[in-house]
This record gives sequence, C-alpha cells and structure tokens, in this order.
Amino acid sequence: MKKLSRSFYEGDTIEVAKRLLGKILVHSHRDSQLMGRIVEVEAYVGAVDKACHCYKNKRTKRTEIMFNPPGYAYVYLIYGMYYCMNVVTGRENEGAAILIRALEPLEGLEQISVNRYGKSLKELNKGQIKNLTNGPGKLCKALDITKENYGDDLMGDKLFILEDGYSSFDIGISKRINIDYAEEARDFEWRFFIKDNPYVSK
DNA sequence: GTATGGATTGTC
DNA sequence: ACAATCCATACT
Repeated sequence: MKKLSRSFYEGDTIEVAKRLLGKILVHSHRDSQLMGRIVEVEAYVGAVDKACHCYKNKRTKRTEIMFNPPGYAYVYLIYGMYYCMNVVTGRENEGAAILIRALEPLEGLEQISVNRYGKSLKELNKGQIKNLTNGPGKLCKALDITKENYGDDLMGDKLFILEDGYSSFDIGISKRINIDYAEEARDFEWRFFIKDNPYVSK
C-alpha cells in the first residue's frame, strides 16, 4: 500500500473528505504500527466556515498549522480531556482541515485495547470492542495521538495515511456534530461516513 | 492577571 | 441529563 501524496490533500476540502473515506490511518507506536480504516470525517473549510477554528482567518498558536500547505496533522485538546485529529487540506493559507471522526481498527488491536481501556483485548466485552475507535476522542486515545503529533507531516514515517483499494461502499452525508454555535454553518452537510459501517460514531 | 467554554466521552 | 477537566483564547 502506498502513502497518500501531498497533492491528494490539495483539492477541494469537501471532495478530499469524501475521498479520505476507506483510507488507512497509521501511527507508528514504538516497534509496531497502529492502523485503522477511516470511516467517518467532517470538513472544516476555512475562513468562511463559522464552525472552523480558522473562521475569518483567525490565526493563533493553535490554528497556525492549518495555514500550512496541505498534508499536516492538526491535533488539539477538547474539553480538557480528549485530543482530536485533523488533516490540513486545500491551499497554503486556506485554513481548511478534515476532522477524522471514526476508524475501523485494523492492526495493532492489542495495543489499541491497552491504550483505550488499560487492558488486553481478550478482557474486553463486546460493547467495548465496538467503542474502541468510533469517535474523534476515542480514536486518538486508541492510536496514542496527542499534542506530540501536532504539526506532523503526513509524508513522514510517524503518522500518515495509506491508499487502499477499498472503495466499494456507499457514502452517508449529514450535518456536522456538536457545532450548534455556528449559526447557519450548523446546517451544512459536511459530515461524511461509510454507510452501515459498525464503527461510525453515534 | 483572570475568566470562559469547547469539532467529547462516560456515567448517572 | 450532566459532570469531568484544562488550556488556549479573550477579556481587563
């Protein structure tokens, strides 16, 4: 499998968001690699998007990376407890990114289980297995993605996304989650997910 | 220097 | 339905 090139992330953010579905997120974790298929994303399209952290080109220490060329990781802490991971998209200075909201765990399940619940995979009940990576905070905990990964170049060997032949699925579309403060932007249907995949968030 | 609130989650 | 938890951001 091949790493996605920087040009993959360059296009229209809505289109890139849909094309990210089915791809494989990889985090090198000590000796092994933790991997999951991207099954749910949300697009945040930059200066004109009231839900985007870069609305009106707001440039702060936190949002700085979103003004980079595409293909970098934007990781931030939410509610004092959870990290969320985004992929910077579009053109340099556009301030657009895609939030990765859910993964289907593929490899490194044992380590993923320990990261999430502090115990071995075989000790988990069925509910816990379903909940390993079906949310933006959960998947970061599971793959050990933290502020350490802020600004990581996805062309590198630490955190990156792989192309995969997987493409035979229907794409579901909806409004984005938990952005009620964003006025008219709250109704934009910029959440995309793989229909019927059990790891899409609730 | 101080106050505020969130692109969530787990538990009640 | 609601608390947990903390740091970046936005005030004074």
